[in-house]
Amino acid sequence: MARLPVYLRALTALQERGVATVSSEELAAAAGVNSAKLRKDLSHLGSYGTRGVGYEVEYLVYQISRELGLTQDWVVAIIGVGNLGRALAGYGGFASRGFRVAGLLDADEAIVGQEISGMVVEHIDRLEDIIADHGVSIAVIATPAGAAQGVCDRVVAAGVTSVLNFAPVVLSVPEGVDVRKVDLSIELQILAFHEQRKAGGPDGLAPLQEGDPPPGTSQYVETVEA
Amino acid sequence: MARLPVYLRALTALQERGVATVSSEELAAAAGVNSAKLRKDLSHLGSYGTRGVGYEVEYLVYQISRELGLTQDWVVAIIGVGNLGRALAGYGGFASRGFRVAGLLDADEAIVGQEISGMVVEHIDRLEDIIADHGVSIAVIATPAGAAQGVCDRVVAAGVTSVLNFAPVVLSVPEGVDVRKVDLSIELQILAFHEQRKAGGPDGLAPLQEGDPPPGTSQYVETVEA
DNA sequence: ATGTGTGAACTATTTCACAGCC
DNA sequence: GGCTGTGAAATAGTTCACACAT
Repeated sequence: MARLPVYLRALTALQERGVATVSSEELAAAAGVNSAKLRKDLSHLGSYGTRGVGYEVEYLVYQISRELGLTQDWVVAIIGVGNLGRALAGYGGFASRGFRVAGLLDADEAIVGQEISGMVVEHIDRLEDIIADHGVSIAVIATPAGAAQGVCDRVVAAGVTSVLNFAPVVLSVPEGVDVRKVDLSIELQILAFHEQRKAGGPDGLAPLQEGDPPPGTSQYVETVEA
Repeated sequence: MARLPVYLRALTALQERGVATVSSEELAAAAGVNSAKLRKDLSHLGSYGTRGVGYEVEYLVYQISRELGLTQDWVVAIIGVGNLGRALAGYGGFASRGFRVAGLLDADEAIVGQEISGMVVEHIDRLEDIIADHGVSIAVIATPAGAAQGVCDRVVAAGVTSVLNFAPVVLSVPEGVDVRKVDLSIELQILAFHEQRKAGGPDGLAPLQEGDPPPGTSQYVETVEA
């Protein structure tokens, strides 16, 4: 149910505009999905609509929040305080949805001790302490690619079972641990792919030529900073 | 084909380690997918493997890059230079994959003129000029939610047909324009959902109670800063 | 022997279309 | 009359399993 957060966002926007009731058609349009899909999704949570009328916005917001577990607070730690870690630390959308940042951690001595968004950056050595003391249940990894697996192993060993990974690597974790991955450059690559298709007409690429040359060296060298 | 960038990443990592050849099994493991799926995906690009041997890393890197359109340069503009815009401007993974940042733009006079990652922030008024002058084909929107649709309309009017949106809104665009959306808080919400399921046993939530109270006011108020 | 490429089986997801309730 | 909830149909995506090339 990866679409529930999108519905929730659309609903809170309606709520702010003082709308009391929506039809599946309207809400689906706001969320950018098909209305039948929306109804099926919502029907999985229970029968919260009224036939002939629609859904009561307030009530649906509450039910989806409950389903998503947003009626309780989740404690997160952000590991890696580069540009991205800073952006995450200052991101208002976390606090407002019940996500509390318990700590910012980094290995770089020059960054440790700095104050970012009202929090003092801690040394990565304190990782296990912070997880235990604050009851961290979600770790956000925003380190360089090379450090990510090591950090991941440590947070998992310390009992964290949900990881949001911004480093451009596939993390391996034991059974029972959830990892979600956000990769900024992958999103751009997907856009480039579609853009190319448009430019090249309906068929896109030229078909593979027999003598298509394998390049001597690749220009696609990895630079890894999440 | 949203998985091609992941394969490409795994392949370049192998390439750096000097590996000349991979089997579908090995590459699938590195990319975190099933090997049959990987073979099927690759077979869509053409027959680039050798039976009994595997895939030549160098050659496959080239073919996937070509398919994704990474053998040409793409010009991007980043609109909104808050924390996230800064992180994106400094993100090394763009330049290394053929994405060239042509401009950083913001509406805030206090930010305009600042130098970020070697670029001077331009005023949003210059948006159309910059798009035309540099041939921008991808716009990255990292503005607050309220400004996103307006910015989107302007870039589309200026001829951009691919948008990467970090603002927490569903953008509406004309036919033929691609939008991809990255929403940091949605990823966390999905993790929270799974985390809750683990904690609550296989059945997760308590079943809906008859007298389940609709809340008087919602605590889920939108704060919008992408 | 080994490992790709792929038809066929299976599973999941999306959409249709309409009965049933307001 | 209008709109939800949902079986059934259609579509998409995944995995199996093996023929066939090297």
